[in-house]
Amino acid sequence: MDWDGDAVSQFERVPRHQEAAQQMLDAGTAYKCYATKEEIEAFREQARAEKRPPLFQSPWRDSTDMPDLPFVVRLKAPKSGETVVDDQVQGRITFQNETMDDLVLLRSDGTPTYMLAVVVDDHDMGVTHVIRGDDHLTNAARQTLISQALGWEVPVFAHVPMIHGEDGKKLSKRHGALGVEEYRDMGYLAAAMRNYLARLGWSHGNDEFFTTEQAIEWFSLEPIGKSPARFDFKKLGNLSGQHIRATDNAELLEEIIAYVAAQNGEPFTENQKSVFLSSMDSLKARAKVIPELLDMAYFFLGSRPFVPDAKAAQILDIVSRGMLNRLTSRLRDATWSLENLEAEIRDFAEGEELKLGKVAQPLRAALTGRGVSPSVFDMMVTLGKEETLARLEDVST
RNA sequence: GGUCCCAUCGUCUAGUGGCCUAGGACGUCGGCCUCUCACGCCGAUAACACGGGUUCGAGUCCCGUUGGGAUCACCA
Repeated sequence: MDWDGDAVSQFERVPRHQEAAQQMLDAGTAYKCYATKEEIEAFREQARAEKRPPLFQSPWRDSTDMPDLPFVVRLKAPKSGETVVDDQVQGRITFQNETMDDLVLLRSDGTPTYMLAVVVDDHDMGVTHVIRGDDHLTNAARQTLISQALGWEVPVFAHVPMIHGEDGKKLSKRHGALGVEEYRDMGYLAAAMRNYLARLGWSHGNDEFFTTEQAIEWFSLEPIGKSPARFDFKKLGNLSGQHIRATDNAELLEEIIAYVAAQNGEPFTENQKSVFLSSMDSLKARAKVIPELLDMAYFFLGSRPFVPDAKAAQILDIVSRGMLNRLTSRLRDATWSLENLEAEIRDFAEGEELKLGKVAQPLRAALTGRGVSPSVFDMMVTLGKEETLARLEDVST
């Protein structure tokens, strides 16, 4: 994420917030309230019992008494009329002022509340547009009131819908809400993440796949929808795969290196890096996330002996091993090029009266110890003659 | 519960009164390709929540119902 200017610490601006509160006190748009928490609680209890809205009505609102007691500073909000939030996403939203209470601006210990602090900070920083989740929609009305009490221009608001979990329930710590670093740890490309998230609730016609540059160029508030979207890992995965395929090899290798470093993995040797680069094309098509890329790279990242997994062991039966032995001796004299190896093995299969797959699968199992991998011909070229033959000999015994 | 907001395929969405027999993408299901897994390609599946209006004409406008969501602190 990029931003302009320096980060501002809200905590360090407490004196400025207090100054703003004093300004409102002087202007008569705020007042000192000496009510205790108990009194407020009692008021609310009674209001609830009488089925009135439990909005606290402070008896100190119009009082001129100034007892020597702890107090909070409250906004003297208008009791009638309405407050309009002209939201760029949600439209024109009207709140009746009688439904809003006199919110606390300064706590009894003199510290500012969030509501006051954001208004003052945004104003001082020259913030023109406030774009945030629609859980802040009602806060927009309150902040509008504070801005007006201070005599300041109200910023442009835009409240974008929230994102729900795959089951449609709201996201929470306990329920699927993950920080961006967790998606990074799962190996999704950042560009894919931006693409996917941008597409959630926002659209640019039928464009599904786009770069960050395109997103920046195309973005505007107007096409943002108003209803919450569900998070869909399947689609994220598909998009991530597309981004992996669209990223050039050198750049992708940098992403992989950064990923491995973040996971505290063993750094690659120079040789591994160069093999990675030359194999990248065949790796790319097979992965949606970086760990899958790493997994497919196992045939050159791992080292002998390659103990067969269950699937490979099943493929490498006694018959296959015998066949592999005959193939191995033939390969000793083979010219090591992609075209020639393919021709050589096809010819061998024909001589054995086997379909290519019947030769390629055991070969794959021998070379990688697995049932799934990139193309055997590609791997043989990448591995080179010596290593290939050594791996074949490993399984022949 | 009060206040506010929302509602098109399973999911993300296009759609701004006639171009909609509702389009795209993901998913799913078939098929092709094929040395495995993928990738790629072809095809299929599937939606305007419901009920009233307004209008010559409604997915598009209005009202209601239902269903979702947000918020109601001396938290941020």
